Amino acid sequence: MPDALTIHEASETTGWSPRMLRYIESAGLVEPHRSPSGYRLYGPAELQRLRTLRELLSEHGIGLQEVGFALRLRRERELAGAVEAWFEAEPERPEHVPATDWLRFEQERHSKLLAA
Amino acid sequence: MPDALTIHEASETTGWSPRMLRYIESAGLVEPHRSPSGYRLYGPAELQRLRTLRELLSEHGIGLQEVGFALRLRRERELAGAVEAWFEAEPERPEHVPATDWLRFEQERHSKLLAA
DNA sequence: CAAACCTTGACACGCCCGTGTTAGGGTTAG
DNA sequence: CTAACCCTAACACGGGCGTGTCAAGGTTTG
Repeated sequence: MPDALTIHEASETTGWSPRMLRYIESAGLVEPHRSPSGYRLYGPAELQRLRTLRELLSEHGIGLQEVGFALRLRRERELAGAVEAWFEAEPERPEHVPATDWLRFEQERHSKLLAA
Repeated sequence: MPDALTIHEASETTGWSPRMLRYIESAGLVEPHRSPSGYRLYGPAELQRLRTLRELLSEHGIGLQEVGFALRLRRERELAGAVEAWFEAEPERPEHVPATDWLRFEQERHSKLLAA
């Protein structure tokens, strides 16, 4: 037992289903290394990351997609720059209470996630 | 004609449908001011922003949702910090070619958008 | 060698996003 | 005053996300 768990074992200690572990990997968020025969092997660091990921999502009401986008933002500098530039060119409206619809949506989503 | 367009006029010069202009507003991305009776009024800055938004989306294969999330990232410092912290705790794997599935997905999406 | 794992690939399904459209009702301009 | 706008709210719908499940086949272990 060389300090690494198979996908099924990792599933049990992290709460993510094996299916989701593969999905999370395909999103580039947590990528285990592989045994010579191709089995996924999750080390302590990956396991910790998977647990933290769960908190990150539920505490802020975001999804894997959002975290995936954040990943793109830090990998693709051009993308980050373009987004930054777009926000920078903000018109007047210096201080204001942000879009009610949007926030209500996000809050509801958050509440639902917490309730589940 | 005091240097501000109604939603229908703005629609014509930006290419966004009136429906989408309202949707974009609800996402907090471009918020026109209002006439005393509640009509949306788009000034030059907002019009420019709407056109740039279109480019931002198509050039990087992202959606309004992603830009909305970027907005949250810069408005909610706690969220930005949490995401940052999660990425910071990255395990080994110093240099590597990122998740093929994910990238292929993003690229296909991008291509589709360009083709459309 | 058989049971219990693992792999990738695909189908299925509920929910949300992006969008159009319609309904019911105010506002503005000729 | 009527036509042509505008508003919000809601239904509709195709496509993608998050997730389960199954199929067909390789690996590990007792």
